[in-house]
Amino acid sequence: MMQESGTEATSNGPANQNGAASVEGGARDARPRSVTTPSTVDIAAADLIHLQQHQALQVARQILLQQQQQQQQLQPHQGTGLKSPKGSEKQPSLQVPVSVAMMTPQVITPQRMQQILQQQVLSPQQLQVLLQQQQALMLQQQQLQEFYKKQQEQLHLQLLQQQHAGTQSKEQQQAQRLAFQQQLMQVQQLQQQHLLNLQRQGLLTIQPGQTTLPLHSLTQGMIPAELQQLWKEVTNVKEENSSSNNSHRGLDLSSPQPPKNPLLNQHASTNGQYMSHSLKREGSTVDDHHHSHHSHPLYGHGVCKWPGCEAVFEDFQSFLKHLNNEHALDDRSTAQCRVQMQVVQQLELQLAKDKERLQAMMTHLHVKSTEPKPAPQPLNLVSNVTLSKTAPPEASPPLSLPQTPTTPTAPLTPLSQAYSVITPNSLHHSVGPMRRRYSDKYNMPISPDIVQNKEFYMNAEVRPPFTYASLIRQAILESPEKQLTLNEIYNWFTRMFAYFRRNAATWKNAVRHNLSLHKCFVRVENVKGAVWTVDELEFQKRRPQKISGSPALVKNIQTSLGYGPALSAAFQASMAENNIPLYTTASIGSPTLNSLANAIREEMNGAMDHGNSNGSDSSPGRSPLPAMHHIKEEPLDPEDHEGPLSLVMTANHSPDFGHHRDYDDDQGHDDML
DNA sequence: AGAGGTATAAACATCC
DNA sequence: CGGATGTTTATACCTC
Repeated sequence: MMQESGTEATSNGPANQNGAASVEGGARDARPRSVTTPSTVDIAAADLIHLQQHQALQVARQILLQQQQQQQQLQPHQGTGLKSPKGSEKQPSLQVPVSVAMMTPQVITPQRMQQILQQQVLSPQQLQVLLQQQQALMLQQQQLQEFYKKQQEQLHLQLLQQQHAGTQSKEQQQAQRLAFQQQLMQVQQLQQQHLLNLQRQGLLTIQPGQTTLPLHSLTQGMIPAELQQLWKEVTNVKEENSSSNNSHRGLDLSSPQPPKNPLLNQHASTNGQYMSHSLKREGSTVDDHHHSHHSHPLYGHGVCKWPGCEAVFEDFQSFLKHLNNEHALDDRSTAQCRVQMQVVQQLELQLAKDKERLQAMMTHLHVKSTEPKPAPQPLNLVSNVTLSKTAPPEASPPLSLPQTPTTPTAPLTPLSQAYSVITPNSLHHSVGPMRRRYSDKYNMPISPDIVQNKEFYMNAEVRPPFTYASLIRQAILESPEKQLTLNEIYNWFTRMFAYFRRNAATWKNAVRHNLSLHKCFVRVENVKGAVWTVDELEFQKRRPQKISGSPALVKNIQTSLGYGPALSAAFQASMAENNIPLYTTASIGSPTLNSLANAIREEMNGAMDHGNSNGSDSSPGRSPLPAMHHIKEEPLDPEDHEGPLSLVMTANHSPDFGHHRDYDDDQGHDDML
């Protein structure tokens, strides 16, 4: 408890070193969970829309950039102090922030938003500019909405075509699909970010306490229609605002919004009636009589959710009064509203960019598919190669690349899942020690994954999705003599993972703890002291049955392996191109092809398979990372490589890993991602 | 709800 | 004494 509370409290700064990173985008937490179903589209139209969007957004962008800069300035830079070996001394500042960052992906915290708002209010010039943009934005949003829809459809078509296309080789098809999938995911991600943002600002009803769930739901079930609805709502809000109709609930999303998807109202189900909210409200100012739970978008958990306002109210009526009195249509409210629009706009910009990219990709592929991205099989091979290259001299043996011998079944992670997973981590680069959800847990095959994504982990401060036990084992097995001193293990961690170059006190303590706790680690007295070795039998003993037993588990494992990093890498890359500083560039480094491939393959599987519903990772709070927990098993057969992945998996894995599955459990988990 | 796991923290014990 | 190592205990969260 203590730790947690502490960590959360400091949520503000993301990783120390990345002061800038924090700015990133708060959006990242959103994880797109569901893959929407696409249909058809025409590129030409889309292009036109793009141009229009760009023009409209140009001005806005500048403002946004300014905001970002301001935000960055505001953010505390905490130096990373790796040092402090002593647990007692650990610097709270360090750890806390980090952990927080991990947990709260969102870049823009309410507080930050407040700051921004305040700043905005004070700056008349900006307000003017914003006003001018308002109109353009409205149009733009509508266009975007349409465009998005079309894009989705188009993507879908493309995918379908590829699947059935007999002309292309399988590899090519797979590669293309992967690329598309990736792009699709990015687009979805953006959407989610947008939604999340809205939610944060209180534009969408979601109660704070339930944030996590709602988010999921949001992302999950989203379908074009729903998205449209959301967009409309947003648009309406703006319109109302601009028109300055009625003072009081200018921001109210009054547009009719039926409970439609579970996603929007997850809590609708819980609470009861979300739907009633807007319409009713509109009709009668105070008619909450019937619903005890006020479902006002700006009211949640007894707190006013107006940006910058956290007033608490006993009842809904009080809130309404407050809303009318404090947030009437005055300059301040208008300014705040505009700021909000800016936020939305920024997200839209990102979305637009990714959409363009997607289009370019599709266009290109349509014409000719030259170099397929990472071919499925190659992935593993490549990874291996990489390993050998980069790997330290000592490394070597079969161990290094253990793969799941078991079924190569393609991982079925739905896109959404993959996404979710990825986003948080990669984007966040939050490094602190945190406890994430180990969603899938069985990460047994760590080794392969580790190896494959070695470069990525070496450069990116992304927490590796493996348990300490797994990592320790890997370190020891990679050594020439299969034994290492504690210090050597530490060195391996820092050498292999950028993530472990920070918060040494925390993870070193964890390493020691794991060495002592797990029977599989045996301490041997040596000439020069004591060294640690691995008892494979013990290691494998852990929970053998699990994995081997259910195919689902196996799948999970596989999925868990690759994607986190990969996706993140891909994602980061895409984000990097955008102006928006989403992550700390430094950390990102260059993900290896492998990682990308992995990620992609994961994505593909998920997408292709069909996103499963699951979704709710529910990170209760802390972990942004979703869990990919359940990847449901799919009907896919390993052999079936419908998805590129399956091929890959099979190819590689077979060799080393028999054991993995078994033992991994213990490691099981990935802590993170 | 409970069991089995893992991550984090932290208190202690030992040894150098 | 202080730091590095190891052990243990406690707590929180996850997944099944």
